[in-house]
Amino acid sequence: MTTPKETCPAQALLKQLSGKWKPEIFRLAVNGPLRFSRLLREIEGANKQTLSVALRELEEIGLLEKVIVRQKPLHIEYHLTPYGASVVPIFKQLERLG
Amino acid sequence: MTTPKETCPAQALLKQLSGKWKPEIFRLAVNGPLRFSRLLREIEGANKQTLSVALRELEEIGLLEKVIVRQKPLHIEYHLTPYGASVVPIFKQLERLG
DNA sequence: GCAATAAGTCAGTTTTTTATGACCACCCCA
DNA sequence: TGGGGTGGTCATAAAAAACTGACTTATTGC
Repeated sequence: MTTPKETCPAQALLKQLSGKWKPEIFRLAVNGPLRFSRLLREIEGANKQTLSVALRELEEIGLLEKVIVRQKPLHIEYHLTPYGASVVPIFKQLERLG
Repeated sequence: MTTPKETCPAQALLKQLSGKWKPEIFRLAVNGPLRFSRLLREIEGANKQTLSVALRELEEIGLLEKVIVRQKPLHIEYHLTPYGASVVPIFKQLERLG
């Protein structure tokens, strides 16, 4: 399709960040690792499916890292990556302006 | 219900900025006033309807201002407001990180 | 007067996102 | 041995966003 007019560079990232619950997930992630069931309990109105997809997508683009913790209660943690941390200021700015 | 967990403050603005063509519109708006038909011609793949809705929404939240220019060829211009200008750095950051 | 341009609107369809509820596999504990 | 927690998937349904093409109203240039 000959890349007629390369789409705005901000567009893609913006879209990836703007899915349902994603900003919320981010806000919680800065305070430490996330766990699926805790998110489900703490984010009112969230549903498994959407949350699961959001986490996977954030992981796929490298903002979160999924860590399997092989300990007493075997569980999974989602950690903010350095790249993930680098977008936090954007959310901060959005909060200030919103 | 005792503000169980107020929704993320960044969420709303983020969503408003992330509609189709909106970042593109913004990118063009920083270079001067926009006109509908020019946008339609310059943004490949854009369609009237979506563009029209995007412009209206950006205007409604105060990022753009619609100006009727009563001159030789009577036309309409969309200008970036100060509030609109204040979100430009966010797009800049998104571009850098994206 | 006639066609073109500008700036849209409208109804209807398609595509994308979100939500629902059922289900699954693994551990852990008594 | 069976009940609960954790971390999901799957098929489907509903809701939101985007696209299409036809149509409109008002100017303007010839």
